[in-house]
Amino acid sequence: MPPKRGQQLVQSLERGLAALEMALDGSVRPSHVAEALGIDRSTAYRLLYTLMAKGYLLQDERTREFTSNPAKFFQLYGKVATLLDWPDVAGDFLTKLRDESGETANLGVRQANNVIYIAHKQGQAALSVNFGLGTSRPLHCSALGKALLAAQPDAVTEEWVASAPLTAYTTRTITEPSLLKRHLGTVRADGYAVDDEETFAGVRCIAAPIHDHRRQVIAALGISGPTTRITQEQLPHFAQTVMQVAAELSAELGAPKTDL
Amino acid sequence: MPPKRGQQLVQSLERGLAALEMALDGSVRPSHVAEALGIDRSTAYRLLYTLMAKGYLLQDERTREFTSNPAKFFQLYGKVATLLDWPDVAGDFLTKLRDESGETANLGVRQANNVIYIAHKQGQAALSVNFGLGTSRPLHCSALGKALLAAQPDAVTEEWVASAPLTAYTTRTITEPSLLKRHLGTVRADGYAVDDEETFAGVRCIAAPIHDHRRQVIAALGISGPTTRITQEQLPHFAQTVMQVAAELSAELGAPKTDL
DNA sequence: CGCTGCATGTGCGAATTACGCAACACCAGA
DNA sequence: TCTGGTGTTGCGTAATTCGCACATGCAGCG
Repeated sequence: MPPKRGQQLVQSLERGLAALEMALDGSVRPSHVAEALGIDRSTAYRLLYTLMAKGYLLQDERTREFTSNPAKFFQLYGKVATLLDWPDVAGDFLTKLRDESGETANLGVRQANNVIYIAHKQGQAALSVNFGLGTSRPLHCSALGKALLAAQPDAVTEEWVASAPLTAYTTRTITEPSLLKRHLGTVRADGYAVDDEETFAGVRCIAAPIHDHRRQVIAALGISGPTTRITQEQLPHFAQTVMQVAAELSAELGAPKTDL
Repeated sequence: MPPKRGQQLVQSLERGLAALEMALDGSVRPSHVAEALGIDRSTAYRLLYTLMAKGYLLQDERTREFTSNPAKFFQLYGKVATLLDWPDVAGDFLTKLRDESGETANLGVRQANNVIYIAHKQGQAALSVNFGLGTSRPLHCSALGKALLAAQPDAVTEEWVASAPLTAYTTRTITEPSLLKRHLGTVRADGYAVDDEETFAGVRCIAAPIHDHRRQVIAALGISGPTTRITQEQLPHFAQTVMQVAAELSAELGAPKTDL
């Protein structure tokens, strides 16, 4: 193994980013950040002040609290979104999937140990699932996440399963590494993943991977709905629909055809 | 150079954020960042590496280039957006404004010397204006920007007008501080702002401020269209529509009623 | 094929930079 | 008024970061 790569993290930048992310979860004050990061109040203040000077945070004149500056983040996101405008590219496919299934259609990508919902079309039924855009769910208990996990090489999956925190969210969440590994094997064989009330009781999700022109899995597409409509009997039928639309989206992105 | 004591800014964090923003405009390499920021390549590399370790950037395995990680920024934006979901809150009003005017409706907030477009509904005519979401325009030559500027106290406006760079984009852009100051006075008196081909030739925009429950101006709402449809004669009529919908949106946000 | 030019990535010593301490101003509540 | 807490700033120190130098890899070319 070549010499260790990555012992060269810049501490101030690390701490600054940590402070920034704290501020995104709500307003923060220097004393809070200092305690959370184990640093001095003055250091925390200077980090927050720098973030404010650069436009990432705002400071309330009266309470002195630092809060995130939504406009800045919209600007940042606007820049990266133009590079690959998922909502635009996938919008028609999400709509089609929603209309054919009658349920909320989601598109997500992986970010560390989570899947991030980057586009969706909400179902029109009175009772339909609504994940907020930009929110995240753990990989191991969401259909999108499992579809993404199953696409990896075996060795990577094995290592991840062994080291990831498999938190339980419902009684059905798979928390046993060996079980999850076998489960992901069947996901790969089937071509689709199911979240059977593993994140929220009463909600089933089905997802399939999206490939790009190099056959890399770059996202996952799926539907979410109440167990009363996505029943065990109809699950294979829904899965066919999901895989069909996923294949069409992959094709739109230039993926080579694969046999189902 | 002797150590600067006057600055409260954390240099490493400043540089790191600068490197991050460079990466948002396209893929960057250490040598590129080093040259732009006037620092050593190794320093630039460590900043980029730290940003990658924290999930903000990705590095291409082959080309070694650093690029932004869209998923991360979607996640960050998702967190701040939930605080006040503009597209959701304003969506209906934008649609109404678009339908009543027939032109593209925009919603923007201030970010430093720019206005950021955070929501819009594009007009359905064959020729209609399309500002990308998340893009920015200077305050002094956009209708949204002038509506935001005019809402400030006189002293703040005066200082800003004197110090801001009033870049000309067309021959009609107001670049003279004293003229702009007087112009903003009429904007405040009228209750709406007009961009009369000051940013793009052939495009007129009309905007009005949005107030929150504390009567603070937090955003601006407006329309943009070709001068062939938004004519000088019809301008007051369009302005009435814009102000009407802006007042409705303000009311939705809990603003106290004001007489037009 | 070796040479050259240019890039990324890393070890290391010097010293700039950021850190923590301490102090001050301010506020809220007792 | 006093007390405990917070935000904010000055300052000396030492830890952190920086830039230099070098190893390594790659692409073009004579």
